[in-house]
Amino acid sequence: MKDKNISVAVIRRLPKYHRYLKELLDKDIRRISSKELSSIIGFTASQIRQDLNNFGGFGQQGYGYNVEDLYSEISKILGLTRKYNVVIVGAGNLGQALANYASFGRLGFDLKALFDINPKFMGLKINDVEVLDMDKFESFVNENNVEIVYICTSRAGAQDVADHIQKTNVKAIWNFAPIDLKVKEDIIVENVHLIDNLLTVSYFLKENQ
Amino acid sequence: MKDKNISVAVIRRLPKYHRYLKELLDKDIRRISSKELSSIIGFTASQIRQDLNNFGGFGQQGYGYNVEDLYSEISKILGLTRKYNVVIVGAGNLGQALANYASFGRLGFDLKALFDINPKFMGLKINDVEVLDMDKFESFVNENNVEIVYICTSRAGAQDVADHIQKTNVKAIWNFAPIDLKVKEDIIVENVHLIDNLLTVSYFLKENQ
DNA sequence: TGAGAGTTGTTATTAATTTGACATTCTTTT
DNA sequence: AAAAGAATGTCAAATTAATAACAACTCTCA
Repeated sequence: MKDKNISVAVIRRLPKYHRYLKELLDKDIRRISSKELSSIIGFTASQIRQDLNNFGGFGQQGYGYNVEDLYSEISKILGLTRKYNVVIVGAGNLGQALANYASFGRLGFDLKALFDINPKFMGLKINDVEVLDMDKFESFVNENNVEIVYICTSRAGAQDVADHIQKTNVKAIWNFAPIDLKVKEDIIVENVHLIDNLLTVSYFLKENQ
Repeated sequence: MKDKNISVAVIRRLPKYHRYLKELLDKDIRRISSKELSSIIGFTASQIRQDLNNFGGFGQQGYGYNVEDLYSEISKILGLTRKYNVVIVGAGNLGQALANYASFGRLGFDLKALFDINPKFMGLKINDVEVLDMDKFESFVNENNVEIVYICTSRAGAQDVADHIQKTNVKAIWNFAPIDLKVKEDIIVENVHLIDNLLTVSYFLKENQ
C-alpha cells in the first residue's frame, strides 16, 4: 500500500468500489476485470485501474482482479479492519433511524449509546441501545473510548454538542445538522447537508423543463 | 442568466451559497464582497466570482454583492421560486425524520403523503401528513401532480418502488436506500449513500493515526 | 467634482483529474 | 511448450477545474 498524496476525489470513490465488490462477492463472482467493473459501476476502466494503483497493484495482468482480495484490500484502506465505538446525539427520528441502520454495525461501527436533552427519551431503548441524558455525555464517551459521534440534533443544538465533544477524546464527527461546525483542527468533521442534495434535485428538475 | 454547460461541481456548490446567504440575510447584512464571503464560506474569492458569473453578473464593481438580490438569484437558479409536490415511500424512522424536517417545506417541497406496505403505519399522521398504502401510490401521485419521491425503504424494496415510479409522471427520485437505482433516462435520480460518507470518515480516522 | 480605494467580471495561468495508449505480463488453449 | 489472447500497471495527452491577475468600473470622501 503506497498511500501518499491520494486525492480526496479518489477517496470518495472508494466506498462505491467497496459496495459493488460486496455485491459481486454475494453473487459468488470470484474474478473481475476493470472493463467488466466499469460496465457495472460506471467509472471508466482506466479510472478504476488508476484509482486502485494509488494503493498498490492488486490485479494480475491477463487475469484481472480477485474480487475477494480486492474487497479485503479496500476494506483495509477504508479502515474497516477494526471496530469503532460510536454514539449518537439527538434521539429524534433521524437519530433513531441511524441507530436502527444495521449495516453500520455490520461494518464495525458499534453504537454504545444515544444522548438527548429531552426527558421523554430517557431510558428508551432503540435497537437495544439506551438513550442517556446529555449530562453524562463527556464522562461516557471518555470511559467507553468513543471515537465517532453522529450529531442528529437541530441546527440550534449542534454547535453546542460540538463544543462538548472538544472536551473529550472523540476523534470524528458525522454531522447531520444544517450547519458547518467549528471545531479544533484535529477533529475530523464530515457534514451531511441533506438539504443541499435536495436543492440539486430541484436545480436539475428546472433544467430538464 | 446565461446557463450553458455549467459543470456539476459548480451546481453542487450553489446550495452552500444559498445557505450562507440566508444566514447573512437573517443577520441583516445587506452587502458582501467576494472577499468577505470567501472568509466565511471557505471558497476562494476568485472561485466565488467565477461561480456566480456562470449565471450572470450579479455584483457591482467597487461595491460587491447585494445579499438579498444574490440570495434571490440563487434561489431562482436552484428552482426554488415554485412549489414541488413530494411524497415519501417508507414510513420508518428515516421517512418520518424527513417528513418532520421543516426546512424542506419552507423551501417549497410540499409533502402530500407517505406510503408504506406495513399495515401498522396505515392511517398514522406524521406532521399532519397521512401514511397511505402502497396500493394507492400510482394513482395518488398522478392525481396530485407529485414530481419528487423520496425513497426511504430498505435496500430490498427500493428498486420495486423505482419500477412503480416509472409508470407515473414523477420526475425525480431522492433515494436513501443503499443501492444505485436503475430507471429510464428522463427521471432524475439523486442517490444519498450515507454509508459512503461514514466510510470516508473511517478512512480519515485511520490516516490521522 | 475629482482622486483614490475597492471590487467586480473576465481572461490567462496553473493545477488537478480523467482518459487514452501501449508495453509488459500472465493465462489459456492447443 | 509455444502462441494467442487478455488485462494490468503506468506513462502521456487531453480535459476540466481552480487560482491568479488585471483592466474597467463604481463608490466614497475630501
